[in-house]
Amino acid sequence: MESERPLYARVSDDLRSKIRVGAYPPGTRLPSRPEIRDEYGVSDAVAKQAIGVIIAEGLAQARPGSGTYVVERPPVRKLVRAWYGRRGLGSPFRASMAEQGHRGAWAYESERVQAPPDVRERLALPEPTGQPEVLRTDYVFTTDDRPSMLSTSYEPLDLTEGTDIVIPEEGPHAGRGVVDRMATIGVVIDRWDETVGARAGSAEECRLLDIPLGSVVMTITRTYEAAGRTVEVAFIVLSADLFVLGYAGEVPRDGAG
Amino acid sequence: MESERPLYARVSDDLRSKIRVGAYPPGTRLPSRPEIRDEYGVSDAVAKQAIGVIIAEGLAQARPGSGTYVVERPPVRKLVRAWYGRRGLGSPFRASMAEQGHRGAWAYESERVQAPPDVRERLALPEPTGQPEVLRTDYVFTTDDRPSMLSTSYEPLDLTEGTDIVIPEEGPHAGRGVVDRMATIGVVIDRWDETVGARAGSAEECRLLDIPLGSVVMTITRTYEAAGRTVEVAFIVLSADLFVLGYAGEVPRDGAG
DNA sequence: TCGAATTTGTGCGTATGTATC
DNA sequence: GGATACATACGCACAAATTCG
Repeated sequence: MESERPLYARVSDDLRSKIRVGAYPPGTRLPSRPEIRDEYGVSDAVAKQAIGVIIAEGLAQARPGSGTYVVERPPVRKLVRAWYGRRGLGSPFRASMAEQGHRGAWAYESERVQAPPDVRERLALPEPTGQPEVLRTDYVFTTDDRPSMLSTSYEPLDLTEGTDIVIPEEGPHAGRGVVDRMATIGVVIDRWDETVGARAGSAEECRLLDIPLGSVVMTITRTYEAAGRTVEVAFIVLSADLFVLGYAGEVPRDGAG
Repeated sequence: MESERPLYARVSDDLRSKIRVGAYPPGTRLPSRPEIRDEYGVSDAVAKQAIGVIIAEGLAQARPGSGTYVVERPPVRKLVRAWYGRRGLGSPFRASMAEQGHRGAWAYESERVQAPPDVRERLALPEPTGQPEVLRTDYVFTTDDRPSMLSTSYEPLDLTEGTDIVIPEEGPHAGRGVVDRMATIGVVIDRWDETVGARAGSAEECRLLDIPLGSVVMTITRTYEAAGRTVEVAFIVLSADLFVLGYAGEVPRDGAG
């Protein structure tokens, strides 16, 4: 004997499939709780629970006093993070956006600070001295005037202090990306490393990104190396609804490595 | 007047903070619904809703007849997807797991099928003939005996039919990864491409991965190319709680590209 | 501008089924 | 078998937000 699927699940299954096939297109209102009660012949609690499942799956959003609406999914944009034989890592966001015909812009705030422990470790900084050792820059990137990506970057001041690139977004080389900027002071970045994760966004992140509470975000921890030394760390957060990340490369020949 | 936080939310807030500070360590049982009723002086419905919030956040899991238990968070594992100057792409899962001292295993099921539209496009297949054109293989990978990753791969039969690698996990080259297997029939894979996204897992995915409903998953769409032709497509799903993905490479010299 | 109707959010009480211990 | 605990389900009530005449 197969166990019967719960009543609320059968209702939510029906709603879900109707959304998928387009019977309830994006932006339209789902049946209200009383309507579901009548249409399916179920109790108010079951109607509520069924809608709750749909909302939890991110297929719809409730607007108190108005109704529950099928979400309008903005088209996903591909953010190319790495590809072979081509120079683009210096500012992937700006390059990718421009390539896809979107207006990319950003706001920033730079500050000299002491490095938090995880940054200290990655940048291989010596024991804390009480003095600021890194320049932290917080970015909010926008695409077509909507916030799309957060980034916090750290650069060691012993490399950049006193040069005209110490503040990434000021001076003659503003907006050119880490790789190009560092090159102007003789620091040749030759390796990159990105660690990609995903989780539910924090309240603060969802607010800054202007996405619903609990939305899924992707996180990227990026480091740049020059001659074996890590010269930049960045913590990047972006909405998983708006972006996918692209990585590509060559498969090494058999003997290599 | 600030609006009062809902009753159930105050209860779930309290439970959450107690979990975070270690008052309820991983593996311990949370108070039962009747206990919550008494301790907080709320109704059964509120107790149930509060626990539901905690479960939905993935902090606890319910075991009917026994109780609701704080989840034991396994440490996050890094899945290295690409790194420079080293051969590892053939079977990233198996290589990564072995390197970190975990037991990796997998179950599979292969079937000759007609290609779905998105696969047809990526593999550049001609118009459908009604005959099976691709071999689909569904994998469930396990790490230390727990399911950790799902993968569905498609390989065009016109390349592999009649060879001893037509079924990836059978024959003399079983378990050796796409790159190595294809090499034995003269197909030299020279490029890879991965598109990474994230979202809430579907009910089916969460069931197969044995993670709470609504857990965040990462998705990877991977393609392998040999001499300009895409010879494999794989759709990979893994729990974002269990894994991060690692990509690394060289920054091209200035003139390149 | 106001108020009535609608809709979601929250909350209470109760009952039955089923899994665990 | 009995006690406990969660899952499902019904019915009801009121508050808050929205909509619309």
